[in-house]
Amino acid sequence: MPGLTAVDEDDVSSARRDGAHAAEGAGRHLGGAAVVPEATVARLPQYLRALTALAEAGSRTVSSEALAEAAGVGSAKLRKDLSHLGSYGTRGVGYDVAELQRHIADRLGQAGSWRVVIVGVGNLGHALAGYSGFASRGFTVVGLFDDDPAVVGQVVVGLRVRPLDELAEVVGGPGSAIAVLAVPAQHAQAVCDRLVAAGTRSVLNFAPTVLRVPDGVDVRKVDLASELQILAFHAQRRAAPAAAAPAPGAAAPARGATGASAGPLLPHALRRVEEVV
Amino acid sequence: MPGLTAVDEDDVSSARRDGAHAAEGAGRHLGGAAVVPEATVARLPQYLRALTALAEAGSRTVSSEALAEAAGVGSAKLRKDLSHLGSYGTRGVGYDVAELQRHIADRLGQAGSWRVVIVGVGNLGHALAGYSGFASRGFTVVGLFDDDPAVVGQVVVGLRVRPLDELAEVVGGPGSAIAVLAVPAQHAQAVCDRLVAAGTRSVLNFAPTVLRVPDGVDVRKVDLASELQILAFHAQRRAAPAAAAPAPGAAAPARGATGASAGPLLPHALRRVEEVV
DNA sequence: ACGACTTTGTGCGCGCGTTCACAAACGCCT
DNA sequence: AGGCGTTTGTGAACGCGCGCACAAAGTCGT
Repeated sequence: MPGLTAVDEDDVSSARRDGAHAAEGAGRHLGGAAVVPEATVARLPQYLRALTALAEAGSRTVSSEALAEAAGVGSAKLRKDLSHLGSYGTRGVGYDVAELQRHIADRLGQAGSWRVVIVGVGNLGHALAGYSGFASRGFTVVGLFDDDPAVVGQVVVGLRVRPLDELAEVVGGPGSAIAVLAVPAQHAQAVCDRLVAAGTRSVLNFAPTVLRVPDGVDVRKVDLASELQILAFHAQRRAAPAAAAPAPGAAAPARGATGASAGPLLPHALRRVEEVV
Repeated sequence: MPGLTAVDEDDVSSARRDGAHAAEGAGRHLGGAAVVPEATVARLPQYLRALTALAEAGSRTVSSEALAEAAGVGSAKLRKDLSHLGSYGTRGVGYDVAELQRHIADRLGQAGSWRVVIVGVGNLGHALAGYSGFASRGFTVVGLFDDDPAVVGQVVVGLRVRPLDELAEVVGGPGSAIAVLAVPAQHAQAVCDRLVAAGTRSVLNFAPTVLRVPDGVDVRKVDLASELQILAFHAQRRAAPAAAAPAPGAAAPARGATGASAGPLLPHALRRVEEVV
């Protein structure tokens, strides 16, 4: 496995990888498809992406070997994953690209475009609002929210930034939207509470904090700094095979003869500390 | 476990959850601390954050129970994790906050500030460059790179955006920097190859693509759209307990009587498709 | 100084996920 | 039509990580 990429690790996890999903009901097997392991669910998006690429390339069918190669996993793992969704392959031939693509997309709820609200519009939230990858995967940003008077009312990607009081108008109702949390860590829990109170059942949290939510609410965490720290751990491990705690690898000297960037690094004054996430 | 947050997922990945770390040498146990499980490594940043918060709150010592509560994990898991780093606790008392904080920080290489380069400065890359969470965790952005003539030369957070040709000047050398990949998916592999050629050993990839790297290079992936898709999977599962594939929950109608945002949703024209990541 | 209480560190069992290996199923060629 | 090669689907073994429960170890009170 060395030398290859993988899902979060997360692992994910890692991460995965360490999902906290409610593990709902037991394991009925009605219809044919039943409980899908969390680890498998985490890989479905990758399979779907690989299938989309194959479809655009003109492939009609794929073998598990080829699809696994494209998705960066082992073929056995892929077959077992797909077997949890049902038997959509033909022995001796492989999988029908379009059919499998449709089935996975259905499972991921990509059929009906999901509504997404972004809470916290500053730096990261702003970037996420303009992220084209969301729209191309069936997600529609229908609301931007923030309580900072400096950004409320501002139009970002065609949407007016609204105060958090108006959350219920968009989030509430039957088809509750998925919420993306991109607020400072200190306010993350409070804002999350308001989201849940407004009816949100799915939250993607970018704030480096542990969120407490009632049962039935699904939270996934994306921690940018942690990812870097995990990389740093392995990098340090590579650099220091023997000694206890020497120089990690980039102490103070040798910052490269760049020239232009030799000036002030990271002028913090531009943004208040911990402003966004 | 329902109703609680978790890593990554890690996930979890990761996630993972599902790290692709080279698993290097076997498991020597020199000095006292040996091989640290990947799942444990993924949690160290969370522990460190909790410890920092406790230190600022004035706590001198913490019990595993209290620290676990703050980090959102079980106390037994936390104790076992810490035991992999060595015995830094006192029975009957708990852990010395400052001491444990220092030890974990050392393990994560936070002692010497790590150099980070961001490749791909548009939308997301721009936001990451200004992300204050990096600096506060010991990471210093020392270079911004892009090959788009429209952004090269531009000054973003005090750093001039430079062409990819100058990568080796910053990345190369002994203390190789960590690279953050925020380029369009089509170019991710090519840019990654150039990074590796320049000496990069650690890459944080935001592009939704499988990266092939030689052994010894560590890659972690952050896939924003996938996270949303995983949430969508569970949300759909909640909404459709019986039927095969009905309406996921937000088909076409009822988009909420927002008013201001009823206009054009996500004006793609603002940015070319798949522009950033 | 000694006993009782508190908390760490860990040995053990369990369940999930991954991998191997193979039988069943399908197309194709003769 | 029938055999042959190919590929899926899955049973079983393996390994990792998690949680329980307890002994070791230290502190505090008397």
